[in-house]
Amino acid sequence: MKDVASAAGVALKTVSRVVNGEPGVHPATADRVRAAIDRLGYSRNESARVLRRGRTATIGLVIEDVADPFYAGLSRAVESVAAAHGCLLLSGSSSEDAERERELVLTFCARRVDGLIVVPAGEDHSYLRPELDAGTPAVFVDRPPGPGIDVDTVLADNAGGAALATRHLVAHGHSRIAFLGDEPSIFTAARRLHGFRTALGHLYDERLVCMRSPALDTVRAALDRMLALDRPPTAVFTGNGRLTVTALRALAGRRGPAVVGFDDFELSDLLGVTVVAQDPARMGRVAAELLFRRLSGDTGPAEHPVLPVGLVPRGSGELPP
Amino acid sequence: MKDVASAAGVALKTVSRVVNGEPGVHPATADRVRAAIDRLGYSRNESARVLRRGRTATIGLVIEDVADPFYAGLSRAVESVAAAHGCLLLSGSSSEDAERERELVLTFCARRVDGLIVVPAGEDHSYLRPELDAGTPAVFVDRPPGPGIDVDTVLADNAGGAALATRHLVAHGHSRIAFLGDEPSIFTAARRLHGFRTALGHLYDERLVCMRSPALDTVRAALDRMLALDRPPTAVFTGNGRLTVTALRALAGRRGPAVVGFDDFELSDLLGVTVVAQDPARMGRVAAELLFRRLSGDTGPAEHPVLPVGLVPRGSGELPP
DNA sequence: GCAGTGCCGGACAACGTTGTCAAAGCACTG
DNA sequence: CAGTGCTTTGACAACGTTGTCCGGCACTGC
Repeated sequence: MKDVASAAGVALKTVSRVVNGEPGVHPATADRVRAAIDRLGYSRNESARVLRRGRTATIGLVIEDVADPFYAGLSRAVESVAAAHGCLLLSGSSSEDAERERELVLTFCARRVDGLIVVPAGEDHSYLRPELDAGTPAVFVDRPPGPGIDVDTVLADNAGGAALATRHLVAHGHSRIAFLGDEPSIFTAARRLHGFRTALGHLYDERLVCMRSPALDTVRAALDRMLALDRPPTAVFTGNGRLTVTALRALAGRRGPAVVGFDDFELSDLLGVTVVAQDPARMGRVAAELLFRRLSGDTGPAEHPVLPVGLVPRGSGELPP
Repeated sequence: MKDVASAAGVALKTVSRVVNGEPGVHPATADRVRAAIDRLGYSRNESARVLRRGRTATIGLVIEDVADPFYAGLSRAVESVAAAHGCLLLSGSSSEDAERERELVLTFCARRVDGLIVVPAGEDHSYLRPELDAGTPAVFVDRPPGPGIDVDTVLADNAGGAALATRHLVAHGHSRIAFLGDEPSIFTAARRLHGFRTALGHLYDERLVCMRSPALDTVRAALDRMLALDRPPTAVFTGNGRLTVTALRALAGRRGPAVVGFDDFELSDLLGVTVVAQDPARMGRVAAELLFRRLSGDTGPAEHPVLPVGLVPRGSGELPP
């Protein structure tokens, strides 16, 4: 900038004014400055600007894994909203590791992101307290923060969705329904199990429940075990997209129970699988918009919108006549 | 930092030393400083540090769309390598828009990212010249840069893969094979068409080729048109993952040609679709590692690794006897 | 007790920008 | 032609850190 200033024969501040489109610069002077900028290939140093102004025009996004279609869709929506506000996105995957989540969040904070959107992996977010107190807004998505942290959250109606699917199965004549969920420590997994259990009532059977992270081996073993029971399940409700896909794979090529899943997935329509669909893009959009409202000064009490989910019947839950 | 210094009763610089783990601080002093840091909830302002040191420990990634599984996988790999080098990732989706690509890249540069990984959407990258000259290394992935820009590139063997699939189909008795590709302006689409055409030789028929971006309507229309020909295709080779999925959807429920696709996709195994698989994670990893080699001082000539692709036969290309 | 040696702590400048404030230039009025 | 008000420009400090350099202090060996 100094070089541009001397090249154009003006003061530093005048260059700054031109670069920022501030009023009060004579058009001829501005042209001279712009010419010098082009000639020297100058571009403003954003780090210095950030240091001076205090706003980074960057938000931090911590998700579980970008490669998971659900979080990829969510990411994309957050990015779009951020772009519309002239913000960039620093993002990182926690891999369901609380320590990594904490590290990412704190690194983002050290870089003075303007705000945070977090899909938490851990249960304790007290490490966020100083940052929140310092005025960095955060929005939790898909899962709530640990106790004592009262921030905005955007959740889906997990229990309701699970109940919806369960009732659908029952209505179609199923009475032995298995549930495959992720680790019970994961909020969504627990909520969905809860919805399943509640909707199933007296039909609920502990032996038809398996809560483990989605690996083909474990899913296959669980299904084998359940199918070997006296009264095997006629339907399986899977607690997230990955489990649905894994279960379908485990059951491929054999006559097994019908599969109904939480989360929609690519080609579910072709495979005719009934699902409870949530809208990851909407979740990301709602969270990002909430964050930007906070950034523009909204200091109301924490909000906790719950997004609806919808049953998409595709036949897989219907018992053959 | 100033507050911490006065709280601990030491000079600013001493705090800096403690924070950076520099030697030459008495352990007792260091403890006092650390206590003050904890008490005040201080965290280093990374922007100021960047301004002073010149390195941001951030790399910029421009892809086409995070929500596309191919780029999501690539992103994840880049992120892993970056994390291993203590770097964060600024990422953005260009949506196949050259102007947006340019904007993202230049914004990243203004923020002084240490390096760039770009899946280019445009054809002209002369805007990158000043940045490259200024010493910001860039690696192009999946598609090469426009003319005159000689940087590292990591590409897949697009033509070879397409030829592989085509020969597979021919070997299984197909002589009327259609090709559905993305816009011909997209490098990979053009290369794959080229491989297809070359491998097909005299069997190539212009009427069985459609190069359009993957929308269900256009794909359906193209297929309908082809299937209405005198000698309709017995197989369709789709030029990328999205087109494969779209074609499968367009053909769902009717007796149509066999579908073989470029790019693997979730559940391709269950659907029994033969594909030419590339490894997005590997592509991302190779690109990121190349970038970090540049960042650690490797100034050798630009490298252009070409990653192999592999045919995964799953039956969909075989003519019924 | 004194010079020499090492270690530790601190003052200061610099990174590149922007906000504040004051001054200079100019046209216009009375 | 002085006075007024507006526009345009510039000098300076500050943002929070780190690199450089220097001074003070304790410790050693005589």
